[in-house]
Amino acid sequence: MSINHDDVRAPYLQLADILRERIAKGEIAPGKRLPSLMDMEREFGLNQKTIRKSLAVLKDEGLIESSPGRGMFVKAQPDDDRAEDGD
Amino acid sequence: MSINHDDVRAPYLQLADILRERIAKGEIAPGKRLPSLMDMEREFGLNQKTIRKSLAVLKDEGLIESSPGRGMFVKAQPDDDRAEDGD
DNA sequence: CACCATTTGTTCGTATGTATG
DNA sequence: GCATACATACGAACAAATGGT
Repeated sequence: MSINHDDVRAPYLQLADILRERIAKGEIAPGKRLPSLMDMEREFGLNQKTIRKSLAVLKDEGLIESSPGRGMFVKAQPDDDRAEDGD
Repeated sequence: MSINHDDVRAPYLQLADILRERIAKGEIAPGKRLPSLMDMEREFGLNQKTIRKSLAVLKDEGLIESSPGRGMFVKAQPDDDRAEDGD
């Protein structure tokens, strides 16, 4: 998956989409850390600001949470029916 | 109990949690000495500074007190219901 | 007294990561 | 992309207090 700059959709929305899908698929499981901003800069060829904008969307959706100095983490989803009571 | 570096919670908060629980359970009774910084370094695999930060939290909460050259001690808790005022 | 081992206290630096401009 | 600020974690060194010999 990558960003298409010719797409109608803004890059930050495309990225939000990509990440949302990875989370939905469990590729990044709840409680796990997302790649760092620098990593995503490299991976998607986007500006840090653009990436932060994407993350803001996901944060707003309650999908992820940030832990200053540690990273961005996938929150346990309410409609996630695996391991509700622990692992 | 151990520290999970992939957790959203910062290690120093995890450690503070662990120690708080040990104290609450009476595993480290009031007046007793906590393990030394070096001991905790070994036990939890954390840097001495990180451990100090945890202890600073507990000190701030009034759970423990430090005695330079001697160690860290569990303070008698105000809400400790033994012989508070046994008439 | 001096010496040493142990333990806490303090300060310097380095690296990573988030937040903001 | 960069600069700044802040939070977190690790490393190393030195100081000061304590206790035992």
